[in-house]
Amino acid sequence: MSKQGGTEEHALAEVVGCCSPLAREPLSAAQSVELARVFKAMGDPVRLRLLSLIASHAGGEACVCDLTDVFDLSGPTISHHLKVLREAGLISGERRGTWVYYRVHPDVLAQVSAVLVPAAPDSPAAMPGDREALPVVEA
Amino acid sequence: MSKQGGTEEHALAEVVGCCSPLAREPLSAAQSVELARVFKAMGDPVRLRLLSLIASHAGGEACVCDLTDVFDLSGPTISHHLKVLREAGLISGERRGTWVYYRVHPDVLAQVSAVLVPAAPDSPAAMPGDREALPVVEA
DNA sequence: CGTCTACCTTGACGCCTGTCGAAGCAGGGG
DNA sequence: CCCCTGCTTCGACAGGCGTCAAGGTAGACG
Repeated sequence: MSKQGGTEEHALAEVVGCCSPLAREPLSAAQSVELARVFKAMGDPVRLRLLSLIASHAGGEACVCDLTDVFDLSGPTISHHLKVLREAGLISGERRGTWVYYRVHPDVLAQVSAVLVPAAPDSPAAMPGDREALPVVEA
Repeated sequence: MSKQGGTEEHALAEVVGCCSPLAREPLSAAQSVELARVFKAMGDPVRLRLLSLIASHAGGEACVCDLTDVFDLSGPTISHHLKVLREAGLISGERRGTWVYYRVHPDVLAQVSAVLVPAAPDSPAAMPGDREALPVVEA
């Protein structure tokens, strides 16, 4: 298989929009596929913890070396999970010198969160930025 | 709070609490396992669409016969997906006469949503009901 | 009673995925 | 220059998961 399929664009913002609550109207097939991609990425304890570790780390970014120590898993496995999160558009990584630093994309989390709540009464969580801000996956 | 002798206990409320944002502090191993269980259930396009169909249906509940027609899938497959959603605590079903009606548990959706948003400044979305209201899985 | 409909369970099959060891690439120091 | 560390990719293996056909259960209706 061709290696980098960076090819995949997940237009989460385009398909889901900024605010289409799950309970308001039925998701289309395309919408559900896009959303499920993100949920599936978060559907693993290790990845969920990685996401949390990165998000809660000082400075908003974490080095892979910090993440690896937390788990009883091999390096390649951690790398694999980071790749999955990256391809889901949840995080992105940057190499600085010897180390690679990852940071989360809060907009994506906010969008996913907004889809789940029934109405979002006056919720500010719905749209911190604009939907355009959705990161293109770099994989 | 052992629930009924059901199979799985998902103490989502117990482990996750009502408001522990992902980005505030790292998830514990137990928390990530519980949360991942819910996300994994939502990590399939068909299940996500089922959830949306039920949630957005008039009266807050939907008959299985309505759901089956939407997909090009066999009855057993739909039944399987409904079971997964049920065991994740996202929906519950009730038999009335010949038909079985499913309805969603909005509290669970709200809790999951609350975990994702970074801060939730004044968000009321966090807790519509009380955590005790978390549905017991009937599996 | 029998039968028909609606829904669930079982068993089987193929793909997808999490995991590892080994090997490869990128930089920093000797 | 060579090596050493950090991270990723490759190849392989076991287990999980989505799907269906066939068979089972619950209730309605005659």
